[in-house]
Amino acid sequence: MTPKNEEQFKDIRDQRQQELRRSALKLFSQKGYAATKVSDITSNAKLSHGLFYHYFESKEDLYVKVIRDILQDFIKLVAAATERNSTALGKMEWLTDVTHAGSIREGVYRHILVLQALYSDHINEPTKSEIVTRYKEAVSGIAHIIHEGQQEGYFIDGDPEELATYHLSLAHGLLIWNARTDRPLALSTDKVLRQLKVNTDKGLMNE
Amino acid sequence: MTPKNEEQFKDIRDQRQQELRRSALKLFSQKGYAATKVSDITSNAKLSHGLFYHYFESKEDLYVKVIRDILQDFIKLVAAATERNSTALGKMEWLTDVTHAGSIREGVYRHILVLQALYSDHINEPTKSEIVTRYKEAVSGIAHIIHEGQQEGYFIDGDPEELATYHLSLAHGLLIWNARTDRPLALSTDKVLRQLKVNTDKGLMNE
DNA sequence: GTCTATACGACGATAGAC
DNA sequence: GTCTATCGTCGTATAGAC
Repeated sequence: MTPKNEEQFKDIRDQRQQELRRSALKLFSQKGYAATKVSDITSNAKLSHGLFYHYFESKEDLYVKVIRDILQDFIKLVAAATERNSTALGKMEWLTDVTHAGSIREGVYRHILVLQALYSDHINEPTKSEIVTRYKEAVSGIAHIIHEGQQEGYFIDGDPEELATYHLSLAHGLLIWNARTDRPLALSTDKVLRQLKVNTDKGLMNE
Repeated sequence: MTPKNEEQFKDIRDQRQQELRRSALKLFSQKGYAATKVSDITSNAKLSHGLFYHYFESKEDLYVKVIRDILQDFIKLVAAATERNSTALGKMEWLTDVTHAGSIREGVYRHILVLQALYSDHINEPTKSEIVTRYKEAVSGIAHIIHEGQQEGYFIDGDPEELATYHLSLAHGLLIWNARTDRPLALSTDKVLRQLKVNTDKGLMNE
């Protein structure tokens, strides 16, 4: 019971928490909330079933935390793009790149998970509203970059929030479809951003 | 046991089948497969729980049939657009309109349901492949219209299949997002088709 | 902090009466 | 063809030993 030990315990607890969250993110997004058993999560994290409830109140509790994590990460990503030392176009290119980078499927899974959450009946309405609010934060961040780009002359006119929504819709729609087909489209940042740029390259799709 | 009676029985059976399919479509897409109970489906169709198994082998059996129904409907819709007596642009406008028409949420739910099916572990791999194949049929139909539009000079250059995928991704992404937000974007056919048209209206988004 | 064993409820599926 | 009653299983959550 020395301070030293308490600290160690806390470290272990934090580490286990993170492991369970990671496992849950992976499994929820692959199989959906209802189809994922608590024992799936614990076995993936190499813990016993019973121990789960020392770390989370319930399966639903963990679910909501995972959704929040995803959105938090995305908001941070947009913030990182905003703070980059480049033009607005460069920022959008970077953001689009990293969204599609790594294991492509991971991004897809996360996106689907958020959508599922919005339509799930395992989550109460206030929490859903919170999710929508956080998503809108991300949209606003992107809208801000687009606004910059408009002033630089790179991007087409129009309400930045609306353009941001269009951009996200296209990017995510492509992500979802791409992850499923055997021969993915050669998804290029240029093509996704094409809809935003002012017309100088109408033949771009042929590249 | 007269022929007359047999016919009546068949009619009743068909009608119940359809009712159950409709209920299932609604519930699966709103709540997901796992979260939808067989009793939910039957009570929505105003039948008893036990009777369900006179019409379908299992819950999973019905699930696959519902997914097939959705895709079949969509393929028919694309075919109907193709056969319309208008320019390719007119066909795409019509298709986009009807996709977003009616109860908007209905379209969203269907789309999400197909996506969920592709990632579900309640469906075996051959069936998933079949789903992808059917989806590609629809994409090919749209690609055909786009090809027409390119020759008419309405649409930008590029691989039609790829453009069709982009179009669907954007349309569905918007649909999903729009259904959730309280104040939906005034989703206009023009805006969705903007990415396909040759550049003559870069300020369209401001309308 | 970790585990095994178990209580308890929910749901898919079946049986059998009408 | 339709219903109610019931079985069997699975999964969440808890209890209690180490």
